[in-house]
Amino acid sequence: MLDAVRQSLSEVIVAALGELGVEEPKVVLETPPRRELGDIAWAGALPLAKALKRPPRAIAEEITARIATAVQTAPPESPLAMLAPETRVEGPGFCNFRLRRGAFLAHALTAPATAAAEPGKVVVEHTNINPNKAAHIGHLRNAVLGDVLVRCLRRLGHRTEVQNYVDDTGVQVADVVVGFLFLPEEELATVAGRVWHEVESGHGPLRARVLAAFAAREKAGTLVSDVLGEPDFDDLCWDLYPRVTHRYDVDEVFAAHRAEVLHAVEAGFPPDLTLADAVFSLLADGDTLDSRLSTLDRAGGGAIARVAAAVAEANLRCHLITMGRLGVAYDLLPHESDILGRGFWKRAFELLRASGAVRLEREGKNAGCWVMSLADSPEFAGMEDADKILVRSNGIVTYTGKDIAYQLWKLGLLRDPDGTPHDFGYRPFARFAHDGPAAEVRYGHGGRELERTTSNPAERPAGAPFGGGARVFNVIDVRQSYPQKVVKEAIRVLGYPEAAEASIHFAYEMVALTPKAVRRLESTQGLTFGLSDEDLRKPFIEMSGRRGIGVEADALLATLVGEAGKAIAARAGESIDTADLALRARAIAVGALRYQMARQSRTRVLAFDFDDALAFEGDTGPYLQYSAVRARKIFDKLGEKGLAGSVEGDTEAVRGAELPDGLWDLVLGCARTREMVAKAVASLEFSLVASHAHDLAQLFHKLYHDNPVLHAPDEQTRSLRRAVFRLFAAEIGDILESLLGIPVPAEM
RNA sequence: GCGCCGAUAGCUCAAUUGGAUAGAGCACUUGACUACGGAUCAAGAGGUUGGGGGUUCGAGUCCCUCUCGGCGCGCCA
Repeated sequence: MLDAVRQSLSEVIVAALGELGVEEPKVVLETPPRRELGDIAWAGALPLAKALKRPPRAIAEEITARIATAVQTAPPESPLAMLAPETRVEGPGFCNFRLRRGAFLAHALTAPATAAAEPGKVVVEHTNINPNKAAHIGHLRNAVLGDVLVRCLRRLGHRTEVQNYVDDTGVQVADVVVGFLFLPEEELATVAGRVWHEVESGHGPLRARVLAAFAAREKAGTLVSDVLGEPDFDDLCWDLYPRVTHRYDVDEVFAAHRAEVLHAVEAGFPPDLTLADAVFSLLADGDTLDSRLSTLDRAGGGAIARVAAAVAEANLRCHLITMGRLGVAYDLLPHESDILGRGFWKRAFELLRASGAVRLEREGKNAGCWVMSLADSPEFAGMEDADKILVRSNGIVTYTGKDIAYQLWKLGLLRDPDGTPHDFGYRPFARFAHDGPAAEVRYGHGGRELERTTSNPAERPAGAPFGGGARVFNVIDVRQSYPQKVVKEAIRVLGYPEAAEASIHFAYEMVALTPKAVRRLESTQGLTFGLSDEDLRKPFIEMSGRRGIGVEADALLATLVGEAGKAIAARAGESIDTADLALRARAIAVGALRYQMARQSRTRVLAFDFDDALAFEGDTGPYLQYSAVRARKIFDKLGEKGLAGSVEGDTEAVRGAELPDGLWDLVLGCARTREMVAKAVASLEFSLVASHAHDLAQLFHKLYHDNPVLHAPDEQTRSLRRAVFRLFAAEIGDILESLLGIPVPAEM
């Protein structure tokens, strides 16, 4: 309704300005800084003063007079009828308008939350965690921002598809495979034994025990645990990976395995090869693994690639569970192996060559490479070397090259010569349940299906086609800006300037650790990261998977759940049901975490600190959740006393009433949600939605103390307060659960 | 060197994209539950928006410049 009033009002102002001789007037309506000034403001008279050669106040007076007439003569069904007849000119020439409070509230109580469907699909790619170790808090920022973007887009009526890209054939997965196959087996067994206890009690050589446990658990489906705090495969890799990279630095022979494994991974494996068979072939004949590996590899058995696929899939499933705990769901898992296997790059390369966007360098430092020239683009002006290599001199495509192919597909522009879309095959990856907008996403059962890509286009389950977005958002941290620009430029030079503009890099700053947080990690985990005094004097310290410096997402969530549980128990006093407590603790932990990620501007480095993250009071998720719980409690109590009233009754009671300023502030605030969501999407600043929610909660908490409903002095006052809080309860619940993904617990 | 980002209260962050008196939280001081639940509220104190120029009716916001900090600028992904 607020939007409709503003729309009508701006039309009237446009018409009035036209009569004053202003050509193509642009009217921007604002909200006055203080409520006593009014509800809607127009500051446009000020900049017109010079052009019209009149004092701004005189212009404003004339405009308001015309508006007053329009309001008075507006038919009752017109949005203009929501405006109060008096308008004021204040300050140097601000026009301030007021709404008819009772009528506006009555309308807000009964208006359905409609969102007209917008044309064109939007594709959002986020999360994209390398499937070689557990998710850390930096990935949480990515997933939460991406997820909130998706929720806001859907609220605005956009059909939105969520993709989580899986780099399953890269060096980082290969590094973990190197760890399993070549790390000294005592070290490997120590790491693996912490998670796979059967390794400690088994028989035979240690490496064989570890690999056997891997295969047995993969077959049994026990690599991944959905119990928070129980270590599983991604935790094992979190330990293993830094040991591998460290060993690369000190052991040349060991380091040579990296390229061997990567080659083997790229060669792929036969689809019917089981992990157990792969492991068996790697360990067969009692030979030592190291001497057999190159032989096996040359034979093309695919055993190593099979192990890599198992590593990637198990980590991916861990990541899905981690994000599922926060209520983050996906539609599709595009795999890098399928981008290659399905020949995406081959086709994209043909298109790039045909359009002349790439050329083969004959000489110079890039001799033998296929490069894309960026020299003609102003975006890259001033660069010393404005060429980007897409195909290396050894014939292997770079990551950026693959990304161009993938982006073309996302935009629906990757087509075969006959014009048909060059598409993936698809296969179900997991079933999942998502019971409520902020509920935990649970895998393994449920009514929804998550798909993954395959290399076989004949595999095609029923359902909506993927890709082909009219707009594509890539949620990737700001350090990837340069390759993202290259991808965008490639789309442009291929002859799709509109699609290039519709390719949006949602860049956000990285998550780092405060030195205090790093020291706490070292002391609680008994580790030493070997940071210098100089490092520890910095404002923040970058996380590093290679060095093992980071906070695991699950570990943080587990700590939060534990702290929230303690807080609940302390408040509840006597014993409460443990299942109930777990549910509430989860809601509060997720609320605290998601709000912390959403409330900060995306352009600032998030220096993670445990004390900040574990705060439950003040400007935090739980503060917002408490406001929602409190509001609902009012209606519980009213219900017990038979005073709950009804929407219809309250609507009639408030229609002609005058609301005091405080209550009115809350009503108007609730009405501004859609405006804030639209601004957030336009600027990709979801701190706007977070702070909007905070503003509403704060207003409510203030009003709560002075506006008792149950003990209201009279029936009219009660229905007025009840109506306002009814509106708030619905609004805050919706903002928290549907837009921010923050669950509202039954009790706190 | 070139490019991008940041610098706002002691600390962590906002500021509706150029609007009216720069706001929250934490910490600090004081006060409020026989109450619709105190994860709350009321009050106090805390600011030359990094420095300096400029643009205009108006600048934390735009332009120039300087300082400090961070991140990019791979035949890595």
